[in-house]
Amino acid sequence: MFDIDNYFQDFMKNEKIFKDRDVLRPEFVPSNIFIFGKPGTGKTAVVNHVSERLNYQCRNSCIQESKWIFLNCQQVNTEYRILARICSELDPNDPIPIAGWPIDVIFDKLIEKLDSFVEGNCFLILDEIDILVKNQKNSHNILYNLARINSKLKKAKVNLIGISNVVNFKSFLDPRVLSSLGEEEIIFPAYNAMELAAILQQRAEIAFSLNALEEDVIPLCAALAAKEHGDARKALDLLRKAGELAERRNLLTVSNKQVYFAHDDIEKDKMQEYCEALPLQSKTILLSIYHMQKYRGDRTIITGDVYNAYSEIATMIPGLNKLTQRRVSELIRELDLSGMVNARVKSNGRYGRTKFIKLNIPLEDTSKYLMSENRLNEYINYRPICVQQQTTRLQGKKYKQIL
DNA sequence: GATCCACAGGAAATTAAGGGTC
DNA sequence: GACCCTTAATTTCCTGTGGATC
Repeated sequence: MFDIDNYFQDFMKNEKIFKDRDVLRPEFVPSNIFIFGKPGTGKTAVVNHVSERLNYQCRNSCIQESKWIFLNCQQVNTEYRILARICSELDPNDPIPIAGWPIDVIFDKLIEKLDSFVEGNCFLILDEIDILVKNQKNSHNILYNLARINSKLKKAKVNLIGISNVVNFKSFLDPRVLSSLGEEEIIFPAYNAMELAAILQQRAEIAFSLNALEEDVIPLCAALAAKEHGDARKALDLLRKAGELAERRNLLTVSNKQVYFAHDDIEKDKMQEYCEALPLQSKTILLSIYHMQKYRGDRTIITGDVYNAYSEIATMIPGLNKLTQRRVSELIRELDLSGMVNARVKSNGRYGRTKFIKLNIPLEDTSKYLMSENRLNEYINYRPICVQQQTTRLQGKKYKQIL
């Protein structure tokens, strides 16, 4: 098995092929790395572990420790915030305000702080870097500038480590960024059932009492997780949830039955959690789809129908501005991506091209989730006027009902 | 084959909010 | 206080789509 501590020690002892490999690079930069892999395959955990062990070995060998800065691009997701956060991590006594400064001023400040506070290498870990690239038009600027920042530094050296859940993430990158950033790449494959079982076994020995798990519980959790996603975090969640269910029912052992119950519960919990966290506008759109499906049964629901119902309800809710159809269409797409609704674009000939929408979760569950929003409570049983019409469109011309 | 419908969805513009400098 | 910065949400404008109908 690979031992990271031995690797570092051997590396320090052995005769080296390179005297100074940096000389062969433009601007003498250390390698930047991309790490790819599906969620829960241990990418972030490995980087954390390597950072700890590397600094431990540096301390033992009396070598200057490296500075490691971890940023999750889901939370720190703009050019300004990334630069500001790095500056604040380097010098907590002189934080950059959360807004107000021009980008170039913060970038100059960052260079100054890197040279003042970092003696050797500084590793910048951009976790979920794909989110930054997808959401920010000018994300290429910051990646390009960070990748080439070494040319402006006098003392410090910056190494970028990008971590992404999207394997084809590089295809979204500007070629200039790619050539500066994508020097080395490591791919983490999804765990298979045997690997997941080994991880679960290791954790279960610590988490559960002796003989608390029936023999086939861990293989079943591992098999379900491997079949669906290969995500170790989710496999551990499944095992924990199964244990909690057994505990709640005062059982002495966890059996397969609890694993299957836990599996169903996790799916429901996920939907409920997502629904409760939605902004009021999205909840109102979901409520409109709920009404259309409840009162129209199997008849097709299209964007125009949902917008009519939404418009009716939105004007009744105090403090809620009515959005445009363009925005509502976008929010329907987000609900589709979340799995709460199914919205497929289809052409209906001379009746136009639109989204055909239906709820992906049972009506009673949708109603339960929406009831948690006080401002929508009184509209759960409301019947929008537009659902009583036999025409698809109410505004402008009328057309026959799409079947 | 041309026309038509009801949007889809990309891109740019606008607005509001939070903060800075001078 | 005027003016500058950024971000996020939303609107406006526009072109594209694709299959039924003419």
